[in-house]
Amino acid sequence: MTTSILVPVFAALGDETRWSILVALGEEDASASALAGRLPVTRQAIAKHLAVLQEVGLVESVRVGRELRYRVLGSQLSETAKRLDRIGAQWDRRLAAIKRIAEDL
Amino acid sequence: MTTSILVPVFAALGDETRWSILVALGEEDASASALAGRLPVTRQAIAKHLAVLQEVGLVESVRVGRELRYRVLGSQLSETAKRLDRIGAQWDRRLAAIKRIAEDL
DNA sequence: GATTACTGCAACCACATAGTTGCATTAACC
DNA sequence: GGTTAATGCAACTATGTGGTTGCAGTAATC
Repeated sequence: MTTSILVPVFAALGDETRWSILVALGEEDASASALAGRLPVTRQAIAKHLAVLQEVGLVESVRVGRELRYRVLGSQLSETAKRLDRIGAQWDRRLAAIKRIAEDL
Repeated sequence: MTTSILVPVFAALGDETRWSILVALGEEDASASALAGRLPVTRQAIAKHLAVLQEVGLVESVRVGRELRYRVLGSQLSETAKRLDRIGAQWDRRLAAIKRIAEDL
């Protein structure tokens, strides 16, 4: 169970502003400056958030002319979801087993 | 897309110690004191973490005699995983659409 | 009923981080 | 080539939070 790699991803997802950024990027790719126009925080704050998101593989960047355009990576989210589901199912199996034993008494 | 409810769950999952607690509880139900015996943090720290986890529905507690025993809830994890996967798939669909358009040119 | 073992609460500390402002830099575009 | 509009970097602030210690409360157990 390789949870250690997952934790930073969750930490990245555990912030409202970062979700706003992800949702905005989910609609269309954008630069930090462009995002700053839509969100109630400065460009620099957004740049920091994008660095965090890129670090854990939730976004990637591409240079387009003089701007750095960011793109959201749904695959990383789906991958994380799969692992989560597996762990959750495992825990539920144990619970079910306990209930079964209790009923057998 | 109701992400607002998800964010606190991810924030809760974005901490190594809390994962240690969840993993320990995944093996068997335990009280804060019992967990303190296994993990390198004090009981009080663990109690705070359990409060956070309970707040977002990742664990529940049951009184057993004079101890408060905690149990991990895999269902909440699976539910979160489902939502994550849906969002990730949506983002990937958009990306795929863009690629399709690019190839059509 | 006294002891024991657990939980609950409060104050406090240190560090991380979300946010800001300000300035330097770099690359398009006219 | 100068202007403009983007990014990059640094310093600083404030707040949140993970962690601690210490003590009070409470409920089993002998």
